Amino acid sequence: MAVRPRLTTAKVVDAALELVDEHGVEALTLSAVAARTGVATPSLYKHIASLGELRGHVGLRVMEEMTARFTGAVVGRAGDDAVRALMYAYRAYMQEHPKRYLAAPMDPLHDELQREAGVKFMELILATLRSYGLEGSNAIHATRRLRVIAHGFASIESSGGFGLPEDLDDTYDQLVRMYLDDLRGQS
Amino acid sequence: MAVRPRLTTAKVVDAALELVDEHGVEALTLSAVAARTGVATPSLYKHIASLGELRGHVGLRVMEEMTARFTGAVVGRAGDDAVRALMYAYRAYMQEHPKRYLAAPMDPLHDELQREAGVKFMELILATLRSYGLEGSNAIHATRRLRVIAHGFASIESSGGFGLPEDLDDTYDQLVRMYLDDLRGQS
DNA sequence: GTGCGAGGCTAATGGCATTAGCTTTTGGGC
DNA sequence: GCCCAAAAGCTAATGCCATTAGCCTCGCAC
Repeated sequence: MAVRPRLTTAKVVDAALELVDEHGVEALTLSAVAARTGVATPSLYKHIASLGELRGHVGLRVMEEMTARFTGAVVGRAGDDAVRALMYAYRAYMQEHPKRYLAAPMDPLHDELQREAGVKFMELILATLRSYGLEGSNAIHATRRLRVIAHGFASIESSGGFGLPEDLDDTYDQLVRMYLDDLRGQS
Repeated sequence: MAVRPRLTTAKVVDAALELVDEHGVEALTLSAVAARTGVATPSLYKHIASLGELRGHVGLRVMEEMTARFTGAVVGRAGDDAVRALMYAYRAYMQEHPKRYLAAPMDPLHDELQREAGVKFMELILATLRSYGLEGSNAIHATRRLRVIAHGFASIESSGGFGLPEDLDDTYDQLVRMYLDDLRGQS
């Protein structure tokens, strides 16, 4: 057996995610991670290459976590039912981890480390839309529209950007309905 | 007359915006601003209270700039025409200043400095939707839906988040059409 | 039991924001 | 034209952070 390390990359990322959840992405600092894992700051470099790489790992985790949760929400459903499940699961994830959500990478396809997870995420949305029988580019545009709505809403809500008292559930319901009406080709 | 300073808060913010445009928000650093304005770093504190406050000023500028541009795009128009003008102006602003766009505050209403500009921005959207005769909360929800779409798309595009080759103009056209169809269908 | 490599440590460097306290400049009052 | 108060600049110092270099140690493989 190999030497059992007290610390592993996975544990470092765990600590990083806790910090992000508690104090936001801007508080993700190597010295804070070191303090939390009970190690001196430079020791972290045995498990990660840099702060930037750690951020990449954190983003990857968030993306994988979202894909897993949304997959669970969507399986066994089709059509509007599946789309609704996906979109409400998206918002629910953001509400459970508002700060963590903001650590999700916006452009996973351009990052070597995150690319695979990004593709899986996209394929999940594409699969969710399968029963609408969209062809080629139309399917891509439909996934983009969904992402724009889900991410647009989530990023504003998680930043506390909706300043007025009107019910956010209502706004999101309207957005989901709008997206579905559009998908069905209503006008 | 008061003493004429070589530097003013406005000039400091100008330099900060240039830095943001060139290298992104994360490159907005007091020493970089000092270098650009030809001054020692601590001298900046005669014009701003802290890096955080400077970020606030930058966000305020962006918000004011957007409101001014969008106002120009919308005046003299009504109904779908006005909404289209607003939404296309929104994307055009982001395309001209992709990095600067990301410095726009997500929650201006919660910031003392930015509150007034945030209210004006919101009132512009409300005014743009005036001719649809939306009442009370319905008007708020409609502005939120518009913001979700415009900001969702802009934030993803400005981050290079659309990884596939499909035409982004098409996607945005579809989103605008979807929003308008939904607006008309309401009542 | 020895050796070696993984994983920990301390020390040092350099960038950054921020504060304290000094100096210089400038425009208005005389 | 001269003086001065305050505005606006400066240098020095502090403390936090990431990162690098180089050393120590311990446990498994042999």
